[in-house]
Amino acid sequence: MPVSAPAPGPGPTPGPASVSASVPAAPVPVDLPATGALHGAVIDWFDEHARDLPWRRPDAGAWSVMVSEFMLQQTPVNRVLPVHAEWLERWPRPADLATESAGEAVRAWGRLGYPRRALRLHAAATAIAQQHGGEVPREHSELLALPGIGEYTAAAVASFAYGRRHIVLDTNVRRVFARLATGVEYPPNATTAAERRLAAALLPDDEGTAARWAAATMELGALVCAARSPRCGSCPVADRCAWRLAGSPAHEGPPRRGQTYAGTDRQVRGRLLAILRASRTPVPRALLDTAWSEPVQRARALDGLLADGLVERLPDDHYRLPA
DNA sequence: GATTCGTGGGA
DNA sequence: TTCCCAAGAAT
Repeated sequence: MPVSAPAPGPGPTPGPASVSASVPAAPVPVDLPATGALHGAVIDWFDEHARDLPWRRPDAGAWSVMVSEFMLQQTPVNRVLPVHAEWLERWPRPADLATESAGEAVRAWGRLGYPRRALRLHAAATAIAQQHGGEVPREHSELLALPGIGEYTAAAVASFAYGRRHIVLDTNVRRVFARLATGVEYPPNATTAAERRLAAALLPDDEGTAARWAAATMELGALVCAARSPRCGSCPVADRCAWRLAGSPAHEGPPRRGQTYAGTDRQVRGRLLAILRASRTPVPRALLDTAWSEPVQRARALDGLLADGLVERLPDDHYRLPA
């Protein structure tokens, strides 16, 4: 039997406030059959098939989890692994990173992409050192107040690092729920109130079980319920998947436009920053000019990096990563 | 709510 | 080769 989506109309309010401050008090599922069996099937699968990732090991602290979550924002696991290991060895605690310059964080970020995340992680570490006694906060609201931490990352750190009960809605979980419960191939482009309601309704009541459920549904989305070619033959809940029971209908609506990259400011920024990462000494403007031939776009990209705080301009028209 | 923000690997 | 997209956040 497929998992039923929340039905409109009156009903009991969803779980305690510990779910998340942003879960709307809204119509609630009247009947969610066999959620206990659902939890068990997914969590049992997770116990057997979960990847052995460094930030999941018993000796991994909250800082390791937090660093991994920053790096995993839009970057695949296999590319994060080596950089995460370097960071944890070099900066075992938030206070260690906080003593470094922001530029060192950007340099050590390497080619993970979206280097503003390095800046924000450095700023978050500084805030933790100065305002949280050097300990990664346990509360969702405190995590959310840190730079670079949004709704998802706050819930992920609280859940994975501290075993707290939160809805953890990343792209994997949203896709799993879209198929399993809603019966469509892909979730909406942006997270909706209906998705939060559904996730809250499916969240196990027990705190420890909820944390396992969050990790398990995410792993299921990453390994089995993949975006392109789902491996339904290996799925522990294929027999109750609404999308599959409906005949796996193709996604309706316009295809989400891919982000063309070649020729964009982002590519130019990437080239400029690669030059700056590679140099320990300030770089003359002439060297940066080799990054891109078109002068207007090149100047715009450099201005953007300066505005973002990823680059500093020195008096003699030299440039470097921020001190 | 729509845009912007990197990079690289797999189908 | 081209296209898709990968544990989002900030504006």
